[in-house]
Amino acid sequence: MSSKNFDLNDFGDEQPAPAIKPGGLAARAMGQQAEPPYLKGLNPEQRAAVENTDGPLLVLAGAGTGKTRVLTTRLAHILATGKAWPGQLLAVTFTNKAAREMRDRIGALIGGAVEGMTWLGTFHSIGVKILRNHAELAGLRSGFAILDTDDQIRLLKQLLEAHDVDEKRWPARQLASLIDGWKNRGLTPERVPAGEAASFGHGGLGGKLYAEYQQRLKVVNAADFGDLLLEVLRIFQEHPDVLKEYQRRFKYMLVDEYQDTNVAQYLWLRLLAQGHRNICCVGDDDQSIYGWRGAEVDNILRFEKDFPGAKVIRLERNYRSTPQILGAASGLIAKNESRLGKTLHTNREDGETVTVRAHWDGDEEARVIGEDIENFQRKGEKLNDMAILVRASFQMRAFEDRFITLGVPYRVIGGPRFYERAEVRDALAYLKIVASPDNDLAFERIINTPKRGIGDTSVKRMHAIARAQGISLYRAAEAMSLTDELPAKARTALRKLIESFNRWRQMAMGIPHTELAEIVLDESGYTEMWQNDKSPEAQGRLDNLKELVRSMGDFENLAGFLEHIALVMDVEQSAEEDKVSIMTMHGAKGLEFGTVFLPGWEEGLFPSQRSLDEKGRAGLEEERRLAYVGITRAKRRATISFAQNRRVHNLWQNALPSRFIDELPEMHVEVAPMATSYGGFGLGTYGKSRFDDQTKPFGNTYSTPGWQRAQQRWSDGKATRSTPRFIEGEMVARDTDAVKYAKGERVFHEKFGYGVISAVEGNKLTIDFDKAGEKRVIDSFVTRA
DNA sequence: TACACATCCGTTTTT
DNA sequence: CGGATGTGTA
Repeated sequence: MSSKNFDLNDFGDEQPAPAIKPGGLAARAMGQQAEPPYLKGLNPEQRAAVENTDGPLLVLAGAGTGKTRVLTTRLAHILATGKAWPGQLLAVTFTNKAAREMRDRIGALIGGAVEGMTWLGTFHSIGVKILRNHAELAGLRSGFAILDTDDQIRLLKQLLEAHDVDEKRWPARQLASLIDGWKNRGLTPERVPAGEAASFGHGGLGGKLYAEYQQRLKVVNAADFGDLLLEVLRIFQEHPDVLKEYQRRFKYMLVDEYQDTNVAQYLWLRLLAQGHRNICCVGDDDQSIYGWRGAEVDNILRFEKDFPGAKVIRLERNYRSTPQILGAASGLIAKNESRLGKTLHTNREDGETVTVRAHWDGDEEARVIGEDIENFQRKGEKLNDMAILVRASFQMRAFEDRFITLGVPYRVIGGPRFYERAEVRDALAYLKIVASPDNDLAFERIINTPKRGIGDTSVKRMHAIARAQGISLYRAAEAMSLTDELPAKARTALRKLIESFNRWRQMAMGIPHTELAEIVLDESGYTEMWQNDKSPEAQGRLDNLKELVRSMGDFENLAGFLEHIALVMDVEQSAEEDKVSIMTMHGAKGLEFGTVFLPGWEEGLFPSQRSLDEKGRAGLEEERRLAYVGITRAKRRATISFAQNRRVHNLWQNALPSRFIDELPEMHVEVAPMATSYGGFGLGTYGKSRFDDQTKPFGNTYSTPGWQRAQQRWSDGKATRSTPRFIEGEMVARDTDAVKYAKGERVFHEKFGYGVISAVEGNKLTIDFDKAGEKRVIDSFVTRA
């Protein structure tokens, strides 16, 4: 334990802590009257959740009820009253982002003492920490590698190949999710029910492959994400002495997003909580939206049975949304049967009703939302405070396209993640081998990247040697680079590679790790490979490599950096510029925006057909919770919309409005007329129509001749896109002093790649892209090629 | 080995 | 349609 803990123990006597009045703390600890300042402003329920520190406690925190505040204040309170030192608190979150936020906020409350909170983190980061301390009990050595999903799949592919399993019929991905599922449920290979073990490949290999996979992991000294929980759980179960040690250590436990815990996590917590029994779980059964990846809502529904004598506190005062938004969301979620039941209320009285809007098709939906956004922006609202929340990521494109045309800055949250990009993973593989040569998966990844003439056959031979002699692939390669088992070309290349690694490893001692990274990327020919690549992404990849090296600078050494990225696959996005957010409803959990758009509420899309097919009523309820999460993200304004026609896989489909729309309580909802129908438009929510000069020759019923004609044409698949003419005068003037482009110039666009300008109108360019075809974009989105 | 062509498939996602 | 992945050919 660090000396920080002792500092904290002292505080209250003489050393003032930054945010908390030491006198108050001391007084509190001694049971006197003075009120610690951090309790100010909490409502009675919140306060109870903070002050009920001992014994099991479940806090049911509805959306927008100040959950994070309660969580952080509670931890601060435990520390401030001297009940525990920072190192004796276990605080678990699901995401790194949540962990970071909690750490920051506690830091703001109690100052430097957070430094001592070594056990605040995600389930996985805490799992690694424990597993590194007891690796040998799990058949690993302490420097074990952590595999990400990609590595996992590659390992499984090798196994499948060895068993002659047809990867077409039985994809490695599917096996991976099967195994993940078992791990989520806390099942080691021996414990997988026989019926399920027989569920994969010819002759029911599932269980067998799982067992072999686990063995392989030990051989290559690696753990996958599931193991970070499962192996720790196994250690706890099989080594009571170790379990006791942690039970003693963790005097107070706090779990965020309890509704998202899976069985393994639940068992893990329950074992630990048998020590001091001071476990506080915070969650909201109505926001459980991760059932499809193993979360068990049951954990939260069963809490009082699992922890006899548990207190339950409900936080039902909402500080986020208007009564209308809250009413709409509550009315909807009330249709769910399996829930603990909460009634959110607010003291606010102002607010617009939730708008429901019908659109002719998806393009119109995107167009109208784009216009709304421009209008709000003109009124002075920040784009950062607006979001479009979709059910599935393919829906994002329509909005991106539209915003590119309009020149509305946007950010997509949940795209391909930084550390998952191929070039970043390649670069990391090089560095990992410098740090630990025996990382077979990393070595295999780059042995022929860039191409150096070491083909599959050579690699297979190395594998054979490695296996036969029980050594790592790298060692086998090292040996073979000196014999004549390989063709001359491959052997020379291999020798050169091995020599390079030896050289780099020598250097690693003497130079900063960022410099080492640059040298490795340079000398390995990896950077050059991308420099010679002429695809539109190449430049971006080179930029990513630069960014990677830069981000390494934030860490003291290579090992620290590698450990960090193994667990944190994402890199934080800057929120500096003012941009509209486009993300999935899943990705939006825990966030809030002034204005929220919820497009695509159509049967089959939302609720998603697949959810319904696979999970039936439970699936529907989870979708409904997702809808609830979506609506409750909004502070002041929520607009739900659906399109009557949608192009799915390039086929036009006639869509029905989502059943969730019917379930919204009428009193909180206003149905806006179709923007394109005759009459009545413009009276919806915000002022005058912007579409006077373009209407469609049919109303919003399903039976007009126009509708039927249009439908007929669309089903024939030769419909013209219903994109309206752009209304010049309404364009927001932007980038007036931007660089001017001329017809015929070759330009680069970060989304569409390279293209040639075919027309210029003011700041709007029409560009014929090599890959993406013809698009209209604003010139500021483009650079000269 | 590299590129062209074919084929398949189309939720949600964290660690 | 479009991307990801795989097969086939030069």
